[in-house]
Amino acid sequence: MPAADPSNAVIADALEELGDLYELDGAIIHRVLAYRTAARSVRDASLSVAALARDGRARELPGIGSTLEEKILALLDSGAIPAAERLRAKFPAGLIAVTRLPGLGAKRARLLHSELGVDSLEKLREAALAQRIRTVRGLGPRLEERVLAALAEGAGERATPRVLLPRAIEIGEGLAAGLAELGGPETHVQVAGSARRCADSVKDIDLIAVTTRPTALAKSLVKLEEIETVGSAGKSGARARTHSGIGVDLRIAKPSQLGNLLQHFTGSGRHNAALREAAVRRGLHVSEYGLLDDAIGRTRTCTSEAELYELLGLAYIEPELRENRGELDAARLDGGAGLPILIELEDIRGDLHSHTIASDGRNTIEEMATAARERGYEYLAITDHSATHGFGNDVSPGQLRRQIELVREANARVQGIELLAGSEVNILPDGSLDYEDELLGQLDWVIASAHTSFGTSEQAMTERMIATIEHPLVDAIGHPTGRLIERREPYAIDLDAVFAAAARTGTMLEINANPDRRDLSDVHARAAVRAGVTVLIDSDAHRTSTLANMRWGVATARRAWLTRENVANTRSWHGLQRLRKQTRT
DNA sequence: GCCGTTTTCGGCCCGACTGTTTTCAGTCG
Repeated sequence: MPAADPSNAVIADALEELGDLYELDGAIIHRVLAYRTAARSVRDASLSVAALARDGRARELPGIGSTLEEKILALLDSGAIPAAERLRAKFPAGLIAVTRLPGLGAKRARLLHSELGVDSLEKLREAALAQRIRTVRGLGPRLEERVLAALAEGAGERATPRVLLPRAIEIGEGLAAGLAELGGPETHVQVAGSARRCADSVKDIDLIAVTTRPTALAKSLVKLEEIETVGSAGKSGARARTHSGIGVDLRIAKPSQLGNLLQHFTGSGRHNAALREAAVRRGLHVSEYGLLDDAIGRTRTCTSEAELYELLGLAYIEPELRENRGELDAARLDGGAGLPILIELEDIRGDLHSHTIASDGRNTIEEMATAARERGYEYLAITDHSATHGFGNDVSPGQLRRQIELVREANARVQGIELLAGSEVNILPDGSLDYEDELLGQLDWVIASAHTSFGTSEQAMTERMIATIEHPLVDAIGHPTGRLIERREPYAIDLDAVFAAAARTGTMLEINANPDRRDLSDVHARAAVRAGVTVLIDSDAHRTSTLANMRWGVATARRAWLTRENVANTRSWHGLQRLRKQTRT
């Protein structure tokens, strides 16, 4: 049996490793960056890059040219890229780990390798302890200290911790409010960075402040109880760390430069780099302090981001879109395709995935209904787990029949919201469901999800999912890739084929708004809609309070460039009917 | 190594910080 094609993640890892190796080898940085750009492009691709490459279409991906196409094909054919094999012989694997330590990069790692024979973190530690690092020209005792401190903290052994978006926003907004209070009435503080872009997870918190007394504000950061340590604090800001180990970067702007600073510290880095490259072609140079115009030899500052984008000939770009995924081209005022009007939380009119005490939820039907009504929803689907869920939370066919009655009764009792009797039905390993069609047919709404057997092959998982999609009574697929952010990769599945099947059959695909999931992801949801799929956003609430998770799903949809029209549950329940699978009757 | 509203060749973003050094390379965001 031929080996399965490598996943996009595997190909991306290989390109990244090759970039690292070339960097160690002293290649010019642009060549190294080309590998990293390509790796990201591969990782983000929603369809199989291996299949694409075999079709001779790899160069359709941004950042992939003829050389990289060749290397990907070599990887597919022989399982390895010859250049990587050659360089691996030259630079031991442990050396790449050395470049990951703070204060060390490719140049210094290479120096340590050639001068001291360092080829691993352990050898590096020995060299630092024996004070041999300082014998290398250009390096000194401070670096030895830094290396030992970083190793003592476990750097290199585990990835730096990232917090999920809700926690990042909670911390960031807490710090911002605390600082605003300390700074007094003329002080405004807001969260920037990846938290403002609503990324899946966040490495550190960026805060942008405007105040009349900058140095005092920076120094006051230490007074906040969340803060453990503050580095040097001055009039431009301060760096700090919370007790939970999250870095905090406070930057203080003059009001006249707020737009420049906010734009710079909202990023992403890739968006900013591409923005500046495009600006240079117009004779403009963007920095966090202003916009240097070659034509007038003067730096212009902007009070708002909108003003900055306009000076660059661009429409305002929402933070969620600033990932260098085509937004700069689309935003061009002279002939860009235009940016979408992004969906907002207020556009959501109902929630089609929620749980009650019938399975693993914490609240009753009525409690969930009341809470949903308070959120302004017109409808709520009660979709408890199905007959094989296990964990003592499964709902037998008999119990589901009873649950349907209970939903109908609650619907009659609770005014101002329509309750729908539904189920989150388990997708069994063969793609069939764990209720009879006769019973499914009595439900108002059926969402099907995989909760078990994730370890099958890509082909098996794809066939399983498509079988479910083709089931006439399945309205939607829940959390379609099974990923858990920072904890579990998506299961192996050909999403391109899944999207095609969903579009063909009119089966909706969910953006599950649970902040641990956000599944489909931004990139996948965008590809799904491009493939003609109708997307819906569900909270998957297990208690009344988590109905509010809808917010994170909308954030993912916005990052996916989705408009209100792209999302089914921005319609009334009646209006949504014509988007449903037509085979259902 | 990629790419094209000056270009198919010659560029390819900007600034701060650090530590080591006498003017700057390397790293970082």
